[in-house]
Amino acid sequence: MSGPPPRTAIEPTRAEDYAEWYQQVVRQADLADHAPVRGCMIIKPWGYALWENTQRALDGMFKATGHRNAYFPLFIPLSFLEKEAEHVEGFAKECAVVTHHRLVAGPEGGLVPDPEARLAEPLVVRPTSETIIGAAFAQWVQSYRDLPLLINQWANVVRWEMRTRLFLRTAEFLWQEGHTAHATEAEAREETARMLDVYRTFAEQWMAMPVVAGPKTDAERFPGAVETHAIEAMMQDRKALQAGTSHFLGQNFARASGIRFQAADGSEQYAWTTSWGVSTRLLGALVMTHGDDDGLVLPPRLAPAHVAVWPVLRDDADRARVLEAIEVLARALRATRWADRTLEVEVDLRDVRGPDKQWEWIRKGVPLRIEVGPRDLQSGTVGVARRDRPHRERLVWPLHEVAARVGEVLSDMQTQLLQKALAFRDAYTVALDDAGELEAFFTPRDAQRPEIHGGFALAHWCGGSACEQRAHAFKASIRVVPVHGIAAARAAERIEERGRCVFCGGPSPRRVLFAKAY
RNA sequence: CGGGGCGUGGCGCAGCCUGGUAGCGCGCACGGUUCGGGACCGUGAGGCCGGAGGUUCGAAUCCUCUCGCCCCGACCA
Repeated sequence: MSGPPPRTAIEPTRAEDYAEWYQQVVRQADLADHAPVRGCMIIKPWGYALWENTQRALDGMFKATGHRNAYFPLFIPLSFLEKEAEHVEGFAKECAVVTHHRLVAGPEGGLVPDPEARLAEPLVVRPTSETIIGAAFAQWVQSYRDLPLLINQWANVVRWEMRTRLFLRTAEFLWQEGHTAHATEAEAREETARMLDVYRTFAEQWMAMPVVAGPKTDAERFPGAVETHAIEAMMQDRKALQAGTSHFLGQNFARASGIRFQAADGSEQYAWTTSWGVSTRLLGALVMTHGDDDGLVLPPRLAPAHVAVWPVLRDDADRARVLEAIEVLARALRATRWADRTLEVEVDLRDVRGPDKQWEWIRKGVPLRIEVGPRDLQSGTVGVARRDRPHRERLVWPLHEVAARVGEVLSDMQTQLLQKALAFRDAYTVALDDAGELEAFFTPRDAQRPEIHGGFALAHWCGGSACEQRAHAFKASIRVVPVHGIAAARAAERIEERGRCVFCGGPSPRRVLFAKAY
């Protein structure tokens, strides 16, 4: 056992340079490109198909929980944003603002905004829509009989971020934002929890991505919210990624927007509202949860195509027979249902060498690869390659049984990916009992070129913001006060035990989750 | 927004210090040999050297400004 390490399709590898590996996977899997505009991206068909599948799954879950889609304007009057004090403060620093409605020839050529066409009130390109949807809700809601109001919109938003990364943090991104109004606090809190649970289910069942779900600390709250809940996932560099949020907004936005209703007893009351969202950031999470040194690895339920098939053609004599066999195979696969959908098949007939096709589909993460050549027709069998197995490994199946067998394998892959990600997270989740241990856990050996280190640390915290801040010294923060999803970790049983704050020694009712975060 | 790095054919890079109008590998096109495999040989296409000013007889190379990307930090629903 010696010699050079096997060549990988992605260079550098995760261990060599995780950040660069991520960039390379996004590009080589053909998910997205940088756009000519700073911080913006072009989502390419393979990446956009992932988003469409995400939308389809989530949209179904939103509908199933009683929500309806609507669409609100991209532009928000500046005065709307000013209505909720904390909200303004949270978003003012990163707003794109529209001030003119016409261009004219400039003094030195080109076009400039026409000074005569300045808007009376500047419009903000929505960073989120609480305020403008709140204004609509105020009109829609009169009586308790109008509640609950359960609305979702699929939209783009703009946040002028200082530092951007494809999918993870872009200036413009795609998302869904749910906005609901309720007659009682309890109902709104229930909604907040319900939608967080929808996100958790989606992450686990569709993305095969284990998440920890629970409330954020005050410091990490959405501007204007009473309480923010989130799902957090561990990426392969062991950092936490916030993958979805659900906010209990109390009556803050109802007061700001005047969402009032007459209750059954005749009294006038402010509604209780919530908002919740996930974005194209999920695709970044997908890359960093399952990707390997050969590129993307897609969970079958979200994959734009479940199977890639291509012919091995040696001479013209075989050609017609092989292509015919592929045609038959593809037809059978496309008639097969799996996970509530018919299978998507990419038949790759491009005039490209077999190995090149193979590696392209590996990089793109397609779950199953099948090559069909003359020899297969002779034997009546084909080799089926799983993306989650070494690239030379093959399942050998009778050709006519492929369609009948793929479902089982796809289901197995879906399960295995979740199990593998869960095992990874558990392996790097620890319970720690003093500040020194915590700091050591989050400190790389090589400060110059930090290796992959750290993970999730469950530690006691008194609840004070000063102590919370102490973790910032070694770049960790409290991600979530765990409620759900960490049950499998060896350290899990220690979450609910009482203890002493690792920083000040004050009493702590339970452990919280510390991690470095995206 | 502060510190650092980088922008040269589709991708990865060399050339820049010591100015003289562009080179390598991969990819691409064509021909041939191979052929269940990340092949090989030959021929060829493709670059206003991120952009704008400036210095100079002459700028990818020097100076100024600007745009973008990456890393670290601050910030981040």
